[in-house]
Amino acid sequence: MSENRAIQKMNITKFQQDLVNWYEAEKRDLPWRHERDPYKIWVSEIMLQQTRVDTVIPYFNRFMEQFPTIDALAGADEEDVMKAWEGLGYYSRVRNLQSAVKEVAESYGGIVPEKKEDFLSLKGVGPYTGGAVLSIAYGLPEPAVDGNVMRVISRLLTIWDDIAKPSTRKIFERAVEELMYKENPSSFNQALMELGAIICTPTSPSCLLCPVQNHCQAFEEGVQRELPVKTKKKSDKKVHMGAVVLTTNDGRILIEKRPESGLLANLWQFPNMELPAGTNPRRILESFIETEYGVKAKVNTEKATEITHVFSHLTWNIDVYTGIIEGEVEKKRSKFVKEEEVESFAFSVSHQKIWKYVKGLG
DNA sequence: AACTCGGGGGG
DNA sequence: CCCCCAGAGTT
Repeated sequence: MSENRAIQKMNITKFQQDLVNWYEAEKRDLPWRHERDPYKIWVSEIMLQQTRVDTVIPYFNRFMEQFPTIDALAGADEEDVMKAWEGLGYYSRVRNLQSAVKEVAESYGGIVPEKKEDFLSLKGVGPYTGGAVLSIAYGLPEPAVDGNVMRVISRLLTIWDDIAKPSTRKIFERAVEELMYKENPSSFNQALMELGAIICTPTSPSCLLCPVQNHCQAFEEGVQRELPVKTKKKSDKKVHMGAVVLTTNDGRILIEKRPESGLLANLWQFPNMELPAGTNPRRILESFIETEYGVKAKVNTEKATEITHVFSHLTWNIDVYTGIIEGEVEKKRSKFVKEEEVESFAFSVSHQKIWKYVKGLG
């Protein structure tokens, strides 16, 4: 094993000291670093999944004001929780989090379980989040391997395995276990991530400023820019969508709630559908409304605007229309709301864009 | 192992 | 334009 050879020639104690001393001196002042409450550490780690620190900070602060304890989140209205997560993406994270927090309240006496097997059994808690919370909140020597850590360790030990493959994470977990600073696992894990975020960055690492340059095999060989190895995923799909903002004659707006599973689950939106190629958008939207809601609608001839929204795995091109609906028949997952009420519901960003545009027309 | 699931910031 | 970010669940 090449990584073992690289570890063998390392002075692990010196590496730990150089890394943790740098971290303690240079670490960023982040809201969750003021907290010891395992619940708050946990929330921060869920928010930080696939999401940058700068994006998370305002969401974390608002979330902690609104749901400061496990009991507060466990007892909260799901609509309020979704609204607090609006715009942060990967919405299953917050539904799983609330579900897991309820489980902690009911089965663990409101105490975040310290036993690895118990904590990892909770919804939304995977290998990374499990290790992160157990090490940061409870000081346990568990690896917390995220994208930063794989990049840092791949360079430190010149590991050439493809980090895009799920099975590769275990290689890095074993390496981190060998390198673990058992006197302070919290600082050690956070230091690896901090180094990846600040110094050991993806395209142009600042090796000349790196506190562990002397320990880095990639720097010694001059191959730091070739690591980590990561195969790129295939290109995404493009979907042509039509959406319509329908107003009743007394000025109320039709909104609907998305299905409980799948893309943007449980978020609110304006009526919309995929437009098959070569169809007339307003005709198809009118018949869609009539079959879906049992009420006739008149969709304006002119397209109001077009909106492009890029997801990680597909792109929506949305033709946006406005129109009039002749009646208010509410179904299970739809509502007619006043204009000033629209923004109190949690919408996907694409439909926030739609509303912002249409509101500006009036 | 491959696919799904959001959104935004930086080079 | 591209990449990728304090990843997890499902199939």
